Amino acid sequence: MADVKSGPNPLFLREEDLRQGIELLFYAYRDFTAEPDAMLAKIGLGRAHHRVVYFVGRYPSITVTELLGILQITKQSLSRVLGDLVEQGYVAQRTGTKDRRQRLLTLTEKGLELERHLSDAQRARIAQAYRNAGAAAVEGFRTVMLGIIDQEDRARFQPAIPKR
Amino acid sequence: MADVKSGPNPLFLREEDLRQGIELLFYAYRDFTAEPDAMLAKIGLGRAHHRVVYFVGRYPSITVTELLGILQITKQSLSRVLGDLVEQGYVAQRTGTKDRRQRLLTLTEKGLELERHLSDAQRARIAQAYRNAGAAAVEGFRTVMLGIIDQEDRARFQPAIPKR
DNA sequence: GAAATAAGTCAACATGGCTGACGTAAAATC
DNA sequence: GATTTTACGTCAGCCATGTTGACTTATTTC
Repeated sequence: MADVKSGPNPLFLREEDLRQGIELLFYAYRDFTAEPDAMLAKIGLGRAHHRVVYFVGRYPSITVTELLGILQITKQSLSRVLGDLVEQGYVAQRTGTKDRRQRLLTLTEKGLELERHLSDAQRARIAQAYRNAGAAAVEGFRTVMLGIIDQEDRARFQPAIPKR
Repeated sequence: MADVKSGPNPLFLREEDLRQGIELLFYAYRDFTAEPDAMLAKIGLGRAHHRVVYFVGRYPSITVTELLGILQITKQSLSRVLGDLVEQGYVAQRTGTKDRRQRLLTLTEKGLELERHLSDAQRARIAQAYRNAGAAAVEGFRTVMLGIIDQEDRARFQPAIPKR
């Protein structure tokens, strides 16, 4: 039987608290993606395109391998959406100078505009939530979210190492 | 151009903070779903099955309409996965007594076991993150996540109204 | 008695994952 | 300098999960 109403355990975490955590993630992600999904549908693109546009915008000149590492999908899956984006002029590719096997990806003006448009809804949602919650809550949010993310990717959120 | 390095605005939120929020959600959800997805793949089920099993476990005797309201998918989509789960003996249906049009859904023993198994990985991840972050951070996490969720579903997280 | 609701069904389609096999160019290694 | 590894791409086919639209049945509500 699911031990739904067990008492507090020595670490202060009740079954119910954990369930709530699971559900917060489910509902937040569901609502967080709904708006961009609706916009994308109008121009014949999907969530996968959004992710690529987002991360190419985030890391200009990112390589295909790096992008695959972030998205955790196969290159065949990426190739489909990336192909669409290049074909439709959202993403530009150029050969790497240091390593000429690499294809460095950047957003075109059109791509930048799409990225801004799509992520605006998400930014607004986050901004609203942050503002209403206050700085201390935001700090707690960051800490917990980082704890949920696999160790390997936590470094992405660390402030750049100051040169000394 | 994306205003990535603009200074703090009067509400303390910088473009960079918002980007970070977006990314925290992306990575957390990606890693949060990876483990159960791998388990599900071994028994020929998918994430959609997990969601149904989860919410039927969460709300025993839930109706199909209520479940659709939570998942925000069409009944045709639900019917496929629900059909699999009933057929394979994870979920039991019985006719509502008050309203005999309804099919009330509950987990069988087998379903309870599956739910526990799948969600254990998620619970462990949350528990770990909560423990490392501390009670205050968890409170902040909850507050921000609630702010991200659409108004309509926030009530699900309110403590049951005490009878007076 | 008529209308609305809960649930199910059939058919067709799109998206975005996957595996497997294979190819090419460039870089790195022996 | 030859071999191996890496980065990237491609073709083909499959699966899971979402969609729309049309229609049915049983039951409840008005």
